[in-house]
Amino acid sequence: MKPTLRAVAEAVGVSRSTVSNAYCRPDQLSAQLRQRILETARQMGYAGPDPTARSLRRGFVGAIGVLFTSRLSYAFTDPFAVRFLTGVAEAAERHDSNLLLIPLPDDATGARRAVENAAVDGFCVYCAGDEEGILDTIRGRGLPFVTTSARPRAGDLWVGIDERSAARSAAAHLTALGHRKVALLGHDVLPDAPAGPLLVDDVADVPHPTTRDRLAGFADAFATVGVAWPDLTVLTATDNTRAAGAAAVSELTHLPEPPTAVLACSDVLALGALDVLRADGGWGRGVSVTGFDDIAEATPAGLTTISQPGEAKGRSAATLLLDPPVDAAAGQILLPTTLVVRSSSGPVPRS
Amino acid sequence: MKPTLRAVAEAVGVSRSTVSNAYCRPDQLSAQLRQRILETARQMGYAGPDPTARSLRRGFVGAIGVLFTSRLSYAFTDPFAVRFLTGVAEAAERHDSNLLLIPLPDDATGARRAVENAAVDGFCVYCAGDEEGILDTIRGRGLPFVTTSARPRAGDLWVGIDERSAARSAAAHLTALGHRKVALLGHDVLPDAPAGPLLVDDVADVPHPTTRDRLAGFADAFATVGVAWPDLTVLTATDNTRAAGAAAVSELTHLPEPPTAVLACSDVLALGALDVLRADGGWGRGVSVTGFDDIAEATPAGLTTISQPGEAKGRSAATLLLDPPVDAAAGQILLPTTLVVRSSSGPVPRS
DNA sequence: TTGAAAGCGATACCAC
DNA sequence: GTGGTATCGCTTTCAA
Repeated sequence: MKPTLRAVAEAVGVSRSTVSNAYCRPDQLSAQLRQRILETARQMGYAGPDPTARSLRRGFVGAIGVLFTSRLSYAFTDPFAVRFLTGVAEAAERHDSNLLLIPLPDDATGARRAVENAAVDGFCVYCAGDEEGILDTIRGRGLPFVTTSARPRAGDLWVGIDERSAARSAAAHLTALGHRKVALLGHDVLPDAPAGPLLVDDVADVPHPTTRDRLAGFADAFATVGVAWPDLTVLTATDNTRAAGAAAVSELTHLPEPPTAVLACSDVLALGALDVLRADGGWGRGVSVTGFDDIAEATPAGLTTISQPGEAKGRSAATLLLDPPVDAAAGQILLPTTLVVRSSSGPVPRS
Repeated sequence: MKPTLRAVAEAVGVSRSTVSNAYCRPDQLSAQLRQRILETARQMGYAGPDPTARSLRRGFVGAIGVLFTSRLSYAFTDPFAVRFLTGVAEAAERHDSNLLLIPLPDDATGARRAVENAAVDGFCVYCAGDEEGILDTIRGRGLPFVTTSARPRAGDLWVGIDERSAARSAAAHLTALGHRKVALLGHDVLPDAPAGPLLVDDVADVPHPTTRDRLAGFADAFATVGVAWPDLTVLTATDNTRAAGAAAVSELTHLPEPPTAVLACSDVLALGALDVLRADGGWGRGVSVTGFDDIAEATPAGLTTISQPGEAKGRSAATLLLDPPVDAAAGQILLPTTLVVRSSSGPVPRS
């Protein structure tokens, strides 16, 4: 049985408060008595106040929760998520806060339970599927939170980018190069759809908010050159992974009239697309590809993409949470993005 | 003020136990009463039992802590650490446990406090500097832990590789290719040393256990061809980062008789070395480089390296912690490594 | 300076 | 099936 603070108090012959003070309020007792207490505690094998009990009493935990959709192990698979996490970690450290990584089960009930059971002081919601349901659960707990993906309600803490206009700029780059017949590639485009080409009547039908915004941005640019939504091929990948991107794009070869460019909703998917297209000696070679995020691998791969500040996003999110601005307007941070043109995009090949 | 379980009990007109049962022991009351309780709770805005209070009472938290040396944000910078973490996350998920990431401050006192204040059920110690001090603190708390780097005490949970013989195999590969004058590259080789060539009298002086073992393994192989320890150039990098590796290696150019090969203690450092050497048109081109870990970037870079199963390491570590084997012998898992030869290593250039 | 007492919010055993 | 009661381990006024 581990000794408790109480046991130490009895051993030394002082009250519990005094022992407590010895640990967290050294100025409340004589250095001498404090020494005696600490010494006895050590001899008894008392490791200091129990963190859980302390949290209960003090009313805060000293940790913030980062909520991830789908399996947590995926989080580390996506380099952009890792960058985001790096930023969060950095800010958390500065505020002496730990990071609790919380994977959200796919089912709504499981997700709610995960949120309800997490011992944290606040949540950082990274790309949640059922964002609204989750936010409601968090609100129910009365804890602060910051979101990154969905459009926030007024008053909510938020940090993000203008997904739609960023996507638009990537697409505009391609329309300027003459591309008209293109494929859009995202994951979770429609629930339960098999990988490959998809019929999507309306962008608004796409449930995942980030994917929806990016697809809408792509469509915006093509609309201005007369290519309307239904004429765009939409590909869906089963996951946001390189392999899934490759798998989805390989379906294109079956098409009678393959596109001249692929616009992906993430770099990971785009790199998967490049894997397939570059392996294809003929047709694939000429196809332009654009990504989104500008992860480290994008540079050596020569991937044209949208660059967004991943670490800063994470850092801002955690800072917002741990050190909330008094001014509500300062609670929503819009980060800049830039189009980075590399070798993966070029003019439509003459054939 | 958030409503408590007690308030709900009063509102419904039942005892606290009954409300508690409604949440965690549905079979202990009529479905009807349970419904009534849950409904009232929802109306009152009660989000369910407080996780902290529950943990205190139940005696366990539902989270394991992963301890990292130095700044937590570094953890995500090292691809091998990310792989390890992925494995840990995977196993934790399977056991319905969350992951608390804990950065260890550099000072011993801060590190101890971090360990003492973490609300977790056990620790996974990833590459700690003052490993022994930290393990003692953990033992003081009476919590289980698993280590990955240092040689474990009998009875301790451990998962790792044979660092020394793995390093030996990389070095043997180079001696077979005729290399005799080489540089060893590690980080934290000697405390407070500036980046660059270093005088190390004895491998045993290197404080960081993993670095020490790997350097010793390198030395082993060279000893068998008559190159004794003091004739090996030892380079130290300030961090385990690509940039630091590059910085350390660039010091080599100043040497009167530059080495024909660089043996790095990690892939990250090795890639940094390659950055410098490949940029150098003349001498650098012919220098062989080997790494350690076999991270994803090693493949495209053509880096010869030691491959170790990162995800499996993490997975085993977490599993050991969450589902301890009854048999003590099963508590120490030795993982296999292999030498992967790629283009970064070759015969000594004739000059 | 020190100590007594009142919780923090919940759970679990054991009678009823 | 339901409720009383003790307790988890600590912090924090407030009075002595």
